[in-house]
Amino acid sequence: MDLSERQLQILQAIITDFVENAEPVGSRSIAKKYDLGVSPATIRNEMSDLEEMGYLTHPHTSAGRVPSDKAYRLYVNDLMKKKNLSAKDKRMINDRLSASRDEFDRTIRHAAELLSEITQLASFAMTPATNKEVISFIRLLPVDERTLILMIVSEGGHVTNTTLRLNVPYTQEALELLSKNMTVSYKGRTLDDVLKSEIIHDVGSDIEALNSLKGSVMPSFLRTLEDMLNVNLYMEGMTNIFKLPEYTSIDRARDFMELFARKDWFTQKMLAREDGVVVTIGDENDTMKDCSLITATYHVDGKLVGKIGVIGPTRMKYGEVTSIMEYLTNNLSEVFRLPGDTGDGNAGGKK
Amino acid sequence: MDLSERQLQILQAIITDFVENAEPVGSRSIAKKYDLGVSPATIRNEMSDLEEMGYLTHPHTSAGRVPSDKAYRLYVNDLMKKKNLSAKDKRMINDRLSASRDEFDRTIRHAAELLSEITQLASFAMTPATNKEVISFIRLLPVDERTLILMIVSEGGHVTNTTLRLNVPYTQEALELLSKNMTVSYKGRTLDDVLKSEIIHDVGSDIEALNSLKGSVMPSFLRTLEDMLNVNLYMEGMTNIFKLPEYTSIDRARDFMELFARKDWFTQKMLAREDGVVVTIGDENDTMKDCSLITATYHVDGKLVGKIGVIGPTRMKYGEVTSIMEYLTNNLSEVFRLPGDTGDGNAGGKK
DNA sequence: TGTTAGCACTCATTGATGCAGAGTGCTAAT
DNA sequence: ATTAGCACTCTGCATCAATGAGTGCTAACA
Repeated sequence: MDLSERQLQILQAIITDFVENAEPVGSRSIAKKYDLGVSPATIRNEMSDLEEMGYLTHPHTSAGRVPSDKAYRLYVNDLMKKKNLSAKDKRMINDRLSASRDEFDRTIRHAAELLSEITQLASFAMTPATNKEVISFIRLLPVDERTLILMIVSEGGHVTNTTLRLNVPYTQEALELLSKNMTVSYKGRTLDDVLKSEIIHDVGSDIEALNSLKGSVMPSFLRTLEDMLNVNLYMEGMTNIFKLPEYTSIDRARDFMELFARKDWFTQKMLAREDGVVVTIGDENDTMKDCSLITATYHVDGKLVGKIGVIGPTRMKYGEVTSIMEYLTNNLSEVFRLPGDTGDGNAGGKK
Repeated sequence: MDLSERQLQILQAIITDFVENAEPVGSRSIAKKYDLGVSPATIRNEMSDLEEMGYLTHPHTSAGRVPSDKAYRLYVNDLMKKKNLSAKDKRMINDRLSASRDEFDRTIRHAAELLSEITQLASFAMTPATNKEVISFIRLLPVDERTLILMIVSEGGHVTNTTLRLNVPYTQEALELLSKNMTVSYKGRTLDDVLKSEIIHDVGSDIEALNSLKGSVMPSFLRTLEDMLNVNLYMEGMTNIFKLPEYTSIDRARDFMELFARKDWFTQKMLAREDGVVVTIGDENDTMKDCSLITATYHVDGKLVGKIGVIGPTRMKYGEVTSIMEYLTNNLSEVFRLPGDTGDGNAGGKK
C-alpha cells in the first residue's frame, strides 16, 4: 500500500513546515502555505490516513500533526533532495580546511568546528584509528635520569606518547636497547594483535638493567597502546542545542550533555557505524531516542577512515545537513590525499 | 563597626542553612534549628541590621534572607572551619592518584575526576605549562616519504608533537640534520624566548635540501610551540551543575556551559590566578558573577606549578571544598615529587 | 466517487481571581 | 534589650473561564 502522489506532497509539506517551526502543523496552514490545490478538509482526510499508516502522530486531539520517525525515514530515503551549498559555505569550507592541511589533528578539529557552525547543531569529529593500525616504531627518549618519554608511532603517522617517571634511574644504554628491542618485536603488528597476544612477556633478555627497565615500562606501554585506540574525539557546538525549542526542558538538555560526557562510550558507538553518509533517526538509535544522528566518513590517503558527525533533534534539515557533510568529507579526503596519489590505497606509505 | 558575636552566629547559621537548602531562610527557622537562645523577633532585628551592612539580601519583602557575596567572603575569611575529610574520601584520593602516578597526564585527569566526584561540582585540572618552560630537544621522525613527526620536548618532560604531511618528499639525511640543527639552536631557551625572538630565521644553511625542508617545517614548529603553551585542560563533572537548583533555568545552564566551551579563554583566566588555594566569590569573578571559583596549585618536583579547581554557585560548601582541595593538591605534589627529592627545585633535572 | 463546507467537539494555553503560607516590620509590653 | 503579637506583603498554587487552533464527522456538491 504505497502512498499516493498527493499524500507524499502533503507529508513533505508537513515535514518541511515542522522542521522549520517546531510546532505541530494543521491542515489549514498546509493548505494556505503550500499550493496543493485542495481544501483543508481534504488534507485532513489524507492526514488521517497518513496517521493510520504511522507517518504522523498527534500530540493530542486538537493539535496539529507531527511527523513520526517513519516519516523522516521515508523523507530521507525518497523525498529529500540534496541542497546545493551556498557559495559562502563552500568557500568557508575550502578556506578553513586547507589553511591547516599539513597538520592532521588541527584539520579535523577545524572540520568539526565548521560543521557545527554551518549547521548550528552539535557536531563531532574523530581521527581515524582502528585496532588494525600497524605499529611502525617505538621510541624511548630520555628527559632526565628518572623521567622518559614513551612514544609509539603507527604507519599512518598516528602518534601517542606518555611521559613516565620511574622510581629508579635508568641508563642511557638500557633505554636505547629497549627502544630497539621493542621496535623489533612489535613493528608491523597491529594494535589488536599486540594487545591480545601474550608476546609482551616474550621479550626476555639476559641484561639485568634492561629487564628492570622493561618491567617498569611495559605496563605503560600497554596502556599507551590502548590510548592509541582511543581516537581523538573533538566535540563542538554542544551549546547550540540549548537554542533549540526541544531542549528548553532542563532534563532533556542534561540527558543530552551527559551522553557526551561519556566520551569513550560515545566513541565506541560511533566507530561501530557503517561507512559513508549514514542517517539514523530517533528510535533507530537505541539511546538518544529523540535525536537524529548523521555520520560520514573521510579518508586518509584514500584508505584509513575517520568519522565526522552531527547530532540534533529528529526535526532536522536532513537535506541540507547531509549535503554539507558530503561536501565536507569529500573535501577532507581530498586534503588528506597525498599529491600524485590517485586514491589506490596506502600510497606513499612504508612498503 | 564590627559584627557582634551574636550577629556572627546568626550570619553563620543563615549561611549554613542556605548552603544546605538553597532557599531564603527566615528568622523562625533559624531560631528553631540553631539553638541561639533568642526569639525569632530578635533574630529579625539582627537580620535587619546585617542587611543594612550588606551581608544579607532580600529577594522580596516577604521572603527570608539570602547571604550576599560579602557574607560569603566574611565566612571564608573568618568563620569557616576546615572540615576533616572522611576516611573514605582520603582513601579514595590516595588510591586513585597513586594508581597512575607514573603517567603524568593521566594522574591529572584522575585528580579532576576525583574532585568533581567528591564535591559534586564541576571541576577542572590543568597541566603545568608556562612560557618559561625550557626546550630540551627537538626531534623529527620519519613516517613515510612525505609524512613526518615533529616533536618538542621540554626539560620537565612535557611533550608536544604534530604530524606533518609535506608536498614534496624529504630525505632521511636532511631530516636528521634539521633535527640536530634545531635542537642545537633552541635547546635551553624558553618558549617565550623562542616565540618572541626572530632567531627563527637565523638557522640558514648552505645545503639546499635542508633549507627546503626547513621552510616546510618552520611554520608548524611555531604553531607547535604555541600548542605547548596551551596546557592540557581537563574538565569533569560539568553535568553535575544541572542538578543544582540554581541552574534549573535553561538560560543559566547555557551560560555556564558556554563559558567552558571557550577552553582557551578559560585557561588564560585560570593561569592568571595566584598560587595556593584561592577562593573568588560571585562578583569577584568579572564573568560568572553568580559562581564561586576555588583554585589550588600543585607542584611538580617542587617547582613547576599546575592548577586544579572547582566551579559552582556561590552557595557552596566552602569549608569542605577547600579542605578537599588542599588535601588533594598536597597529595598531587607528593606524587610528583621524585623519590629522594626534598622539594628544593628541579631536582633530578638536567644540570 | 472524490471533494468540500459547515459545525460540534476537544484540548492546551492564557489570564484573572482568590486563598494559604511564609516571612517581615513595627509597636507595645515585659 | 528582648519578645509577643499583629498587620501587611508577596509568592505559589489551584481554580475557572475565555480563547483559539485544530480535528472529525456529516451532508451537500461536482
